[in-house]
Amino acid sequence: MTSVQGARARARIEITAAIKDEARKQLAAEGAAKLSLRAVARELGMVSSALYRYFPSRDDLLTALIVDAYDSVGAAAEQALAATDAGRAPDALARWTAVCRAVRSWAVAHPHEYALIYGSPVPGYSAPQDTVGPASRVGLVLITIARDAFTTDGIAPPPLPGRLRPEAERMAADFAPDLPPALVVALVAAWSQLFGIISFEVFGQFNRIVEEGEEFFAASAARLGQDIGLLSRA
Amino acid sequence: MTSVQGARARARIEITAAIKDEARKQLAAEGAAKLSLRAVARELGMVSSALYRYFPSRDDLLTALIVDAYDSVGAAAEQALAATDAGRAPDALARWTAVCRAVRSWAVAHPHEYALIYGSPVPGYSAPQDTVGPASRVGLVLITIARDAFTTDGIAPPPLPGRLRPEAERMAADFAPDLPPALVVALVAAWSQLFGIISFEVFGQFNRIVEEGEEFFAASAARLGQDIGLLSRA
DNA sequence: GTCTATAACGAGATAGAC
DNA sequence: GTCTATCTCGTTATAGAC
Repeated sequence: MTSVQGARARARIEITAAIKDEARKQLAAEGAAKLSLRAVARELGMVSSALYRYFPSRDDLLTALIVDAYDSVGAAAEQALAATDAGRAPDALARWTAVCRAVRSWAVAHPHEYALIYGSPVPGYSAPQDTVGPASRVGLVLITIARDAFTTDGIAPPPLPGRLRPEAERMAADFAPDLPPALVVALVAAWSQLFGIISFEVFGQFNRIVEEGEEFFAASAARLGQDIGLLSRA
Repeated sequence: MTSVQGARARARIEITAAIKDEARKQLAAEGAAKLSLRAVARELGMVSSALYRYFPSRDDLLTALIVDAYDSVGAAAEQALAATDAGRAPDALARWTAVCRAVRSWAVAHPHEYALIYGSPVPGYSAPQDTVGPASRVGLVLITIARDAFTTDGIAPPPLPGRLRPEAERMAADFAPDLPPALVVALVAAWSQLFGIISFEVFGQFNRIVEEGEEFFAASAARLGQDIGLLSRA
């Protein structure tokens, strides 16, 4: 009985994975807007209605791909931090740049999944609540690095313009009450700027402009880290 | 005869504009990937084959929309600079932030056209050479501001990592031989980071995180300007 | 209960004959 | 330019295999 259930569950997991793999192929070929359940089913030798046992609608399949992508890049960021920490206690700037480079490497290696989560929104699709957790994993890693640097080194955040103080205090209260509002604002800005560099590279805006993408990115990411106050070995 | 030709030419211009307007509506509703000549024709009460007199292919229509979008945001940037200079000679940082804010305002007001040029690439479409000129207008405005600040104030660019020197010299030689390579690299980085903040706002990544988008952006853009060495009134 | 297959719907795209 | 026949799509209802 358990073995039957186990076999069924295994089959279900395998088929679910096969559907997502095929959907990812189509993502690369046609884009998220044209992702088609029927085409996925056809390619898998199934009939379209059978897919509804696994994904109740096309949008749910899209959501699964989005969650997978966020989890994939989030795991890459978390692993990069863990790997950096695995040696001896590295300085804050080294942790920051290691994570940034891991995110860029993931993006370059998975451009279509990157476009799915950090590119133009898919018309007619609105992300459900399920995506919020996975979507915040990279940001949480960056917050962790800043928090550690603040509590151990007492890093000084950049100055905060007066007009932005209410917004800064709200942001800090919302998701990092233990950090100075100025640091939270700087962190959010650095976070978005980081993905600006990555998007320009992945989406081709750097064509004929930046050729050594990895070197250029590493230097820019290090500057971003310094700008929020992260220190290298004193 | 000239009047007939004039009328014909006028009609052609009007119809071309109507086609592009309708195509922009579809861009908003369905996204660039699903832009369809037939749907545009139907909405205009024309037959699809008639559209080919104005745009030889779907990709050519797409190219026209892309060129228009680049020209639109480029003109916004240029006008913002001219308007800032129209008063008394403003400082470099004021010129920079004025242009940045104009670009953001344009993006927020035209999210779908913004997505067309700065979002995920359209699958199967590759931009022809015609887009290169319009695409560089915003960048040229930023270069102008940096050049003026360098020649009049002699601003000091941020340090350049040694590994990046060959790339920096190539970049400077390519499109700003009169500027220090370190400044060119910093400028390109700031340029991409600028659009990182804008993309996060326009594409919804700031949902539930940044609420005062304009204030947040203005402060971040000012910091970007300072980071490349721009000075406010001494 | 879990799954797949058949058939159908309404909407839209596409190709070609005229 | 028009019309028509034939595709695709997402989705549902239904029936039967395991």
